[in-house]
Parts: sequence; C-alpha cells; structure tokens
Amino acid sequence: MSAAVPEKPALDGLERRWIERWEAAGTYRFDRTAIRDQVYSIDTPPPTVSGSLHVGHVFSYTHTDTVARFQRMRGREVFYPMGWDDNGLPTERRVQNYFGVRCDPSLPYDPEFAPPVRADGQAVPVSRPNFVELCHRLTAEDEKAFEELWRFLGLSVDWTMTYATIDERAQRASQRSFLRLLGVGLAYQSEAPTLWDVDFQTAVAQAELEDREETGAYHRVRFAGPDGSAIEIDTTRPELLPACVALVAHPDDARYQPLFGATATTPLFGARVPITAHHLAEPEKGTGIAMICTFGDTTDVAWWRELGLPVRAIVQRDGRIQDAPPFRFESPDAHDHWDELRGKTVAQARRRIAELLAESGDLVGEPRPVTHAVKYFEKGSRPLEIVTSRQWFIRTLEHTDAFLARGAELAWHPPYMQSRYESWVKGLNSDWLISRQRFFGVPFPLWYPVGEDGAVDYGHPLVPAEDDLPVDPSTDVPAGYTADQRDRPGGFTGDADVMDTWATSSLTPQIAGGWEDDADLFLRVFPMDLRPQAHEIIRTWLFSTVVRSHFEHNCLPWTDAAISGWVLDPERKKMSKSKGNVITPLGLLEQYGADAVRYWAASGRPGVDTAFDEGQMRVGRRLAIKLLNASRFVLALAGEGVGAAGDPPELMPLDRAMLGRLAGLVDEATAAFSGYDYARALERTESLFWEFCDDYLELVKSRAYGSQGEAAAASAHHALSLALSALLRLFAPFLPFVTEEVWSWWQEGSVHRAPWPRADELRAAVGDADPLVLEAAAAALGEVRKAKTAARASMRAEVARAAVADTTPRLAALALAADDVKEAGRIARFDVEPADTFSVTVQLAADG
RNA sequence: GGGCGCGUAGCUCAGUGGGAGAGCGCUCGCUUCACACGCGAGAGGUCGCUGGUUCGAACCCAGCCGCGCCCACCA
Repeated sequence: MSAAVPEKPALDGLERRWIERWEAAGTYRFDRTAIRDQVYSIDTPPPTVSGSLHVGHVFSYTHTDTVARFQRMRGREVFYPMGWDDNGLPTERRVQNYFGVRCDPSLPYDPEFAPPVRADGQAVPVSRPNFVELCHRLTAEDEKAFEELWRFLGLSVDWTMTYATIDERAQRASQRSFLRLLGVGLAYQSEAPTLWDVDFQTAVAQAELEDREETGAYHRVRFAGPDGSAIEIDTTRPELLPACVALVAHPDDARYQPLFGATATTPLFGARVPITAHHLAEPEKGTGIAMICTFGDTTDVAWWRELGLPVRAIVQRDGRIQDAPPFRFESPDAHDHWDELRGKTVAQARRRIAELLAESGDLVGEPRPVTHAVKYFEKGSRPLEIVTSRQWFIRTLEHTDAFLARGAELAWHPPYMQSRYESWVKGLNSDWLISRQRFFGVPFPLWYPVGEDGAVDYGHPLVPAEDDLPVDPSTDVPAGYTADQRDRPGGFTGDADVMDTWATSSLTPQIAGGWEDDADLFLRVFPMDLRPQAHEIIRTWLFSTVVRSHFEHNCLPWTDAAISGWVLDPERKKMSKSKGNVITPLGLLEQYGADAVRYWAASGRPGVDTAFDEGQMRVGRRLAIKLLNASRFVLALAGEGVGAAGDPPELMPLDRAMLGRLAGLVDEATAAFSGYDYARALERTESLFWEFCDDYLELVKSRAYGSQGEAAAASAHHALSLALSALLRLFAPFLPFVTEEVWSWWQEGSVHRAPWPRADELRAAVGDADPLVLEAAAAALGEVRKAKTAARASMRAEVARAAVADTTPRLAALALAADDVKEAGRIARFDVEPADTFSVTVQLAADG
C-alpha cells in the first residue's frame, strides 16, 4: 500500500482534486432516511450575496464546518445546507449601481427591456417587475461566485440543499407564517408614527437603528408664558417649532409647577400650546422644560401618546418641510414665516429658522454647539425622521417574558453571549415592524377592498388560501375579483409593501428544513441542533428566529447557538467594507492553501474577536506540509505492518506510552469539540503532533528500521500506524484536504466519513501505558541534543558517553526505552545513576 | 448611564489556587538518510494598577485605569 505514497508530496492542487472527488462521491450528501436522533442539523447563516465575501466570512464559516465535520465523524448524519440572502436593500442598491437604473413602480413592465450599458449619468427608471428581474439576474451570478469560494475553502455543505431568501420556497414560508400570525392576531397593522429613512423612503425597525455621535447646537428659544413673561427652552431642532404641540417639565420641578395646566405661545407661529408635566422630562437637561413636537424623536412620540396631544406634522417622507401649514395660523406673520420654511430640507429649515428667531428676538444668545447621539438607519446616511404611516407589526412586547425564557433554554457558546440577547429583549420598546416600502422582497400576501367612494378599506384585508402561496398582490387577483377591478372603486388594491429581510431570514430553519413543503424532511431536521452566527446580529437574526419558532412551533428553533467573533485588522479595528480594510479571501486561499487559512480561522476561539494574521496562515501551511512528510515517513517505516492481517504484535513500553498520550488527547479533543471549542481541540492536537514528530519519531526511527530485531520493529510499526490513523482523523475537521490526501495513500474511503477516534478503543489496544517512559526518554534525548548544539555539532554527531542522573522511578521508566534513546542520540555508552534532580552528562566522541 | 468581554514575552495568543508557557519574530548552530516549505538550541516577561482572601494568587474578591462591544427616551 505504501506504493501509493508519492515521492515528493505537495499541497498544491489538493483543493481542486478533492473538491471534485467529494462531489463525485457525494461525501457530504445528506442521507434523508436518517431519523431525527441520528441527524445533526445546522441552520447555516445565508450570506448576503450582494456584498463580497471577506475574511470574516471565511473565519466564522470555517468554525461551523469544523463542528459539522466532527459531528459527521461522530456518526451523526449532518444536515448542512447553504442559503443565500439575496432579498432586500443591499441587493437593490447593488442593482442600482451595477446597471445604472432606479425602480419606478408606476411604470409598466417592459418585456423588451435591456439594462443600460453602465450609464454614468442619470439612472434609468424601470418598472418594478423589470427591476426585480435585474435583481434575480445579478444575485444568480453572485451566488455562483460564493459557492466556488465556499467549495475552495472546503466547507462540507451538501450543495444539493441550497435556498435563497427570495426564492419561491422562502416566499411561501414567509407568507404562510405571516398569514398564520395574522389569523391568531399576532400580526397587526397600525397607522402610527414610525422611524423613517428619508433617502430609502422606508420605515425602519428598532433592530436596524444605530446611534451616531453628531455635532448639533442647542438653540435657546423664548416662548411666551400665560402672563406674557418668557419661558425659555433649549432645542437642537428649532425647525420643528411649527410642529410644537406642548411644553413639558418634570412634575416635581418647582420652577415650572405653577405653570402646569396653563398655556404658552410659540414664537414666530403664535400657536397656543399647553404646559404639561411628565416624568420623562429631565430637570437637569437644558432649562428643564422642553417643547414637544410631532415628531422630533421617540421621546416626543411617548409624550404625544401618553399626554393625548394632537398631531402637527411638518416633515414629509422625502425629508422636506411640507407645503401645507400644520395648523391654522392666526397671524400674517406666521404665514410669512412658514413660506420661508416650506419645501426646504430639514437641515436648510434649521438654518433659516435660527435666523428668523434671531430677527424676531426670540433666540436667546448664540446657538451652543453640542455633541449628541442621533438615530440613523444602520445602512442610511441621513438622520431618521419620524413620520406617520400605516405599517405591519408582529407582537413582541407582550411576549418578552416568553422570549427571555427561550433565551435561557438555549445553550449559548460562549455562555456570556446570552446577556446580549437579554439586554435586547428587555430593552424592546416597540413591536416588530416588518413592512418596508421597498421593491425587492417578499410581498405581503394581501389585498384590500376599495369602496364605491374609492376609499381603501384597510380594516378588512383579503387573504389568499395557503395552497395558493406565494402570491404577488401586484399581479395576482384576490378570489371573487377580476383583474380589471384592480385599483377601481368597488374593486380591490394590492398591498404595496414588502417584508423586511429579517421577516424572511427569521424562518431559515423552516425554509431550509422544508417545513410544510417537505414535511418528511422537516421532521428529520427540526428543531435544529446549531445556529452559528455573529454577535452583532443577536438582536436581529437570532432574536427574530426565536420569535417565529416560538409562535409557530412553540419551541426553540435549535438547541445550541455558537456565536463567532469578528476579524480585526492589525490596528484592531473591525474589518468592514465601509472602512476599506477588507481583505478578499481568494488570494489568501491560493497563496497559503485552504487548509492553512482554515488553520488560522480555527485558532480563533468561539466568540472572541481575532486579529487577521497571515503569520498564522504560514504556520498552518507548515503544519499541513509537515503532515504530508511525517505521514510519508511513518508509512515508509511501518511498511507491511500497516493493516497487516493477524494478531497485533506485543507493544513495547515506549510505544504504549505514546499511544496512551494519544488516548488522552482524544479525550480532550472530543470534550472540547462537544462543547463547541474547536480551537482547543486543534491546539491540543497540533501540540501533540509536533511532539510526536520531534520526539517519538526520532526515538523509534532506527528500531522501526529493524535495529532491535523483528518483534521490536513490529511493535513500532503497529504503534506508528495506529497513531497516524488517529492523528489524521483528529486533524480532519481542520485540514480536510491534506488529511484526505494522506488517508487516500493507505486507507479506503474518505477520512471525513471515517469514525472519530475513540480513546477507549486505543486504551484497549495499548493495555497498561506508563507515560513516564516517553517523558523520560524525550527529556534525555533533549539533553543530548542540547549538548550537541552547544558544541556546534551536527545532530548526527556520535556521543562517546551519556550519563543520566534522575530519580529512581524515572530511571526505571527510562530503562524501558534505553535502546531507543541510545540509537536516537547515537550514544556509544549509556549510564544511569540515581539522583534527586534530573541531569545528563554528555561526552561527544573525539571526531564528532 | 447600565451591561458584557478583554488587558500574560516585540507580535498573535494558551494558561483559572502551588514549577510563567506556545507559535511567530529575533540570535546562534546544524547539508540530518520524512521534511532547508527543514532540524536543534538560546535570549526575551514587575502576568494593567492598588488593596484583600489564602500557608501560597496570572488565576478568587473589591476598587481603579485602559481598550472593545452591546444596550439605553439622545429636549
């Protein structure tokens, strides 16, 4: 069999070769006859295909793959699908830039449409169906590129099991789940103030917000009190003055207590607004009394709601001040002031109104610069406004206790990640907003009746049958209506919105697992075992998946969540596209080899941010090459001993000691992997492997060549082949290519379908093993090496005499491997003497 | 403001009550018959700071400093 071992083994080309063979052999194909208990199922994160893959992806997907491979070798049938996240804003944005188009839903579909040739000028308006076609076209290309890279990285995904978050299955699942939530009242629509991105022109959910520190300015503005005296308030948003509906101070604030219930008058616009009390008003902030506008921030919304105030909205959905006055002005001046503001952007209006207030004498002093946190859509570039709109929500607020209980039920790796989940759930302040005023997404499967007067009756949505899903309400027609009744009095109109991307992604276990489309599969894989994901999307993806599974199946979607850290650049900044510090993985894979890149990734412990380190990839490459060479050597030494029939030979003490250590390693690696600590499993395996090469192989070399007779050689051969077999399997989850290559030299089948090594079987084969034998022998050999190095001699230099002083038990252990030490150290005369401490006296032969 | 994590050799990181470690980098040596994509050896640290618990602390406790992240109604 050793005939199959190449003369000069090399890493180059291993990836291409084995990718092809694994595909042909179906090595990673999921066997769907397996029952749930035999299955290990993974809720793979679908990467956003419109972005490019970066080393962060390689990092975390490698972690998952090592776990998948471990579980497969442990005998579980691994359900490891791959999804593509292709719906939503990132794709829309990429399509707009790539093709130079913009979606105009009012246009009709043009079947002849061809995208412009990268028009650098104006974006070409296209209809929604044309736009969606372009989205599909581009994502199809992106998915191909992603799959190539994943295969090259060696992910043991079953590539016959892929899904996309915009595909028909995903749409059906999203719509079905939505309709069921609607049916039991867990989904509802509401016309209410919502956070709104004025560039994307869509509502935004709490989970998509981020705070950004901005410089603003406090403007101290003078209101007129009931008796005509001045009431001064501080505001960073003076442009909202016409939207002011009340003043508010803390109920305990003695300064303002006399004013509660009275009326103040706004400058410039002369609106009379009540002076109210509310506990959210902070006496220390500004002057202690604030103006409430509809709506400047979410506190305004709370005050407005709880104090029962009217609405005087002035900001339109495009971020400009509306044309119509927010209320009936009582003075010509107010009209003049309004004319100065309307049509302006919020920022323009802010500058202008500051001037107007200064002119009228109602601005006290100069505006004072201040840095404050402002809410943004995480993908947006202008501060969010709050506008009133009709949106769909899923009820989460009244179920937070249940969600917290689910979080406690879930096994988190690492455990402290649970606190992120809990702080999110406890901080929820609104139901989950799932509707988006966008184009490339899953449509709401709803129509609304249009009355004879042309008014849309949102209160009585028309729903399709589940069997008809998915539907597109913009082209499909509800039961009982005909197509020509669309948007006509007495007819119907389709819901124009699409679902938020998380409303679909939160169903990845159902989509990947088949749910009702493939109920047989679903029974075998759901609830799943593992959700691997990054920590920054605990509040979105993880939370929302728990919500959906809780409502739909009354259980957790998976038992375990493995949270990966980030990849940091050398300056310890998170690698991200916007920072421009992203490194693309393909070049790395080609330069160092997939196994080497995986080695670096798998060295990053679960949940811990890890520095990008090409040095670690070089180390990984060195390890892979060492595996090739050491394996070749072991197989050459073991020769016919490998896989020979008949009774195994009696093992010598040194061999037993080495195999005993190996059994200990198997225990450690198995325990680490079972607790999702792949990094520890790798570290321990690697460490033992180098010792195996540096000490054991050197010690046993000449005996294996036959220097001590046939029986002694047979023992070495047997131990070597047992060790190589176990080591290859321990490394297989990390270095799938090189281990498969070596395995193929002398074994049948794939190492990735071979059973994970078992410590009890090793121990049974070994019998009694005294670890001291290997320890003492390695220590003695180390001292001999040291002496040779000190003498600037070659390791081949002959030693005339070596005398080992050590404690009696260690000397006894050393005696059992004395011949091996003598031969490895090229020692002519080898003496021992009892002593309290270990030392070795070495005399090199005269001519070295 | 609240919470979580981190702080160990120049760098990347292991180490959770009793000898301060690994790899890389650096220095020196070795044509060694598996591997020069190699082998051997060496130098290098007040384990963030202060106090406490303990016979004994890198490790447990308290406080502080620094870094990062998450959350928070941000007038």
